[in-house]
Amino acid sequence: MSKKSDTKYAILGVLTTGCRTGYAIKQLIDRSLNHFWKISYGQIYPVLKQLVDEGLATVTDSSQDGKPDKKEYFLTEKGVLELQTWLLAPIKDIPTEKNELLLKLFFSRHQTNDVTILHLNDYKEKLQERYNTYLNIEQSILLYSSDNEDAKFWLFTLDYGKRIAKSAIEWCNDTIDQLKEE
Amino acid sequence: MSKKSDTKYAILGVLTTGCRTGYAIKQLIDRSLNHFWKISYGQIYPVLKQLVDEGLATVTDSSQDGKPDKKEYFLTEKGVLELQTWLLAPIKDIPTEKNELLLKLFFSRHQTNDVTILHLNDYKEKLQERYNTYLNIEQSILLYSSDNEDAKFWLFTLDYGKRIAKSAIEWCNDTIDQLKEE
DNA sequence: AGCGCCATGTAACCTGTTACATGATTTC
DNA sequence: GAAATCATGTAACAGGTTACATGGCGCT
Repeated sequence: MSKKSDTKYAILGVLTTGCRTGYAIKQLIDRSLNHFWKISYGQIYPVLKQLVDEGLATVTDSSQDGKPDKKEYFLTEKGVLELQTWLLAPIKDIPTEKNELLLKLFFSRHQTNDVTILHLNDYKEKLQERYNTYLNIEQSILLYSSDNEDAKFWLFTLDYGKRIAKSAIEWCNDTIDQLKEE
Repeated sequence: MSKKSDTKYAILGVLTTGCRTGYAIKQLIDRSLNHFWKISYGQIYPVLKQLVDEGLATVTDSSQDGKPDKKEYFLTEKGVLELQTWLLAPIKDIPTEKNELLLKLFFSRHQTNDVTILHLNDYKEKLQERYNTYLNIEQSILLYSSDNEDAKFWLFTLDYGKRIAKSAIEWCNDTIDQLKEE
């Protein structure tokens, strides 16, 4: 089993949601998968080309309708099959995120508690922002896409994000309290 | 502000804990920082060389005491200062982990619920394993290092790991329940 | 004799980011 | 006419992993 990246499958999946152009793919991922997946144009365009080469997608080059150049991609049957094969495959290891805050905290005896508390507050604020973003995405899915077959699963991933963020915020509060007690 | 990696500071920090060799650094990171930091020899040895070049550490090449070649690294004053400067600097953005399970879940309308539930169970088991690992590390810190000045901060990072894992396990259970209701 | 652990190191490779180049259309 | 948005693409770079090469010590 090769250790290939899942970026290809992320794009394959997004192509089933109605996104057709590289630009639209980037937008959807930034807006809806942002809490567990990131991507750059430097990856998207080469992968799209590769998908066509492998017969997983077709492309229509439409520079006709007065608008700027635009390439629209469509999954082939083989492409859908490839996506389903990947969905069936067992997940590899759970990811280990590199966390700068925890790294600093680990070595914080070399720093005053004041500074450590500042970092924790900073982190907490960022988590709260993220939490609010999740709430906003959740609302827009419930308002505009509740009829969408995908919606249920999108809400599951959002729920994950919300819960993790909430726990992390609580941990920040408790850790700050413990540092202040001294 | 450059977007340099924090790997250098991870190593700088570990050198304050009594680890002296590249091998020992790898071991400590694998055993104690594993839930938020990973590293390979391919990074460690070049960085150690770089630290000496920058005057942040000194090295003693001890092939004398019957044992195999061994290089021991010691932080210089400049090295400690560099670590403290980094500890003082505000944290950059919170990390976004790439999560294969969530990616699959996001596109799971193309798959049967049975398979999705299998993946969620698989993930849950991995999280439980990880949780138990945290408990073991916690016990060994409490038993052998509770007098260590670092211990307090190490336990904070473990607490973070435990809480996140616990929330994620609960989310798995709830999501599985919702999928089974149908 | 073989295995596991201690110990160092590098080269090839993969993945992904950033910066840059280009240009049309829409909105203010 | 300026700015934002839509749209495609690449080259250079940074970061990190993997596989490989090397070798001694201690135990069974």
